[in-house]
Amino acid sequence: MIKIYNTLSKKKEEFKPINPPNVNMYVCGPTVYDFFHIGNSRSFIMADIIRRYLEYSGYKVKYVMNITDIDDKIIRKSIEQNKPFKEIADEYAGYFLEDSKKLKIKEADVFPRPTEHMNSIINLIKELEEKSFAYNVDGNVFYDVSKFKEYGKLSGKNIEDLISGARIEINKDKKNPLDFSLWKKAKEGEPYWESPWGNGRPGWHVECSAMSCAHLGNNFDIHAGGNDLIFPHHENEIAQSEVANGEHFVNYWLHFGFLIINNQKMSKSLGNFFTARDILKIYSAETIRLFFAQAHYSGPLNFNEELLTASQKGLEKLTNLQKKIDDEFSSETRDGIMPKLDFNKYKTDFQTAMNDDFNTPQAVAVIFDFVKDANKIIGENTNINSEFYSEIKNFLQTTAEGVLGIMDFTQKEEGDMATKEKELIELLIKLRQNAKMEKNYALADKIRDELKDIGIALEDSKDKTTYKLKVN
RNA sequence: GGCGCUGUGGCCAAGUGGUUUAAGGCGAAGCUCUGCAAAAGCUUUAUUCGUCGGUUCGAAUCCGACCGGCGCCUCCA
Repeated sequence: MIKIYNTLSKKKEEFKPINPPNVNMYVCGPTVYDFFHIGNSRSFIMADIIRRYLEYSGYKVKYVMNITDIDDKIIRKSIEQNKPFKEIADEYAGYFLEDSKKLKIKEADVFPRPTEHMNSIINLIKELEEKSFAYNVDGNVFYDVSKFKEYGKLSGKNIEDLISGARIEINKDKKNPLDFSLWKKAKEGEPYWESPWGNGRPGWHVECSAMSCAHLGNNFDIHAGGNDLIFPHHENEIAQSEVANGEHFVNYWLHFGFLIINNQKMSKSLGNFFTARDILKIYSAETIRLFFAQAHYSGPLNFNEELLTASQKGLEKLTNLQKKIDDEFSSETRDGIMPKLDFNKYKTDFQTAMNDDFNTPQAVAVIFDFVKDANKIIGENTNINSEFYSEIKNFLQTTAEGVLGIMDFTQKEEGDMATKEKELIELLIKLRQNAKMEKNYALADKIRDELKDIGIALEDSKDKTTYKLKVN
């Protein structure tokens, strides 16, 4: 039984899908005017892990992530660069998909874009207008927040407090400062779409309402996004969708915590961010994913390179065991003893952890415990049969690789080194072996040192010498 | 000002009433292996959970006060 902390109720609730085994899930995606940063990728990765775990648990997930391809920032960039907005949006949407793939994030079933959903959006606004929840001021259409009695139910705010807090810019067209745009009248030179209110484009919140319902229905299971979207974005989505459709909108709201740098939220406006693209040049997807999985998705998380390096070091424990497994399978199947290891216990522990509001740090701990115990057994026994290794591989493939995405059994250590280079290294290793046998340690050490200088680290073990490519 | 989150070992971070005198990772120390080294593996590493009170047979976990950090209330994952 999976439990999920629901922002709406502020409680952990048992997860009951509307139409099992189907689960409909919507995650707020990027606005494509720039590269996304590593903080954004935390949300995308944690949402991906949640999706994978639901699938692991037997659910059939329909996963939808919007790509916002029209907004103020895209327009601003298109003016700056003197390119059509569509070109900017397509360019960065492309980067987004590329980087997501590099982060081993499973593709969404649908990536809806507002510019392709204008009819749904306009119909939704019309519905709100007919129900008198929207008003038109000279081609700008606003949502009348005072009409929606439940406004604030997600964020725990109430309208009076919000008004008295009033950091909101005064807009003379609005009846109430909290009212928000549904349809924005096009200014001179801006891209526009035709509508009953004249030429313009949709407001930000309305697109998510329209697109999520278009693909997942008026009432669906899970809606996730960053903490900063709770208010006003998700609050407004509820106000729009529930009024327009007359149905309860989303059953479970999940929100992701921020990355903290030097005690501050990582954000575009503060400029204290690293793009996912740049981080990926230094750290593997597995390292980044492990780093995120080591903290619960909902809380804030400190970020700096030392911490990523710590995760990278930790990951080596997993890849070392993986290497042992790969070596085992590269030779013939072997008979031998089948040591005792309670695979089911680890599996159960993993599930228990993940069932509890996707407690990935606990799940990671189970993986590390498992690896430690497996290593111990491998170290203590010489004649282990192949089946044992296959069980180990199977466990890690379903959990560490399949759910968390912190291992990759399809990846080989040598990377894309040419065959000739590999043979050359093997040759040097052989020469060094000979030197060692002749006790010419000076030569043996020289070979090792010089290879190290060019980034190839030799490691002697009992019966053979292996090598590793060192990044730095 | 309103709402919300948060304070656990040198660092990161789970745990939210007894099975925990607190998981896991990094770091550190020791050991094994080794010509040496590296790598790897193993072992050890918090009587203590921001402070002070209270509730309880029992609290990191519940309550109160206080101190500190962060976020949202404006675009933001």
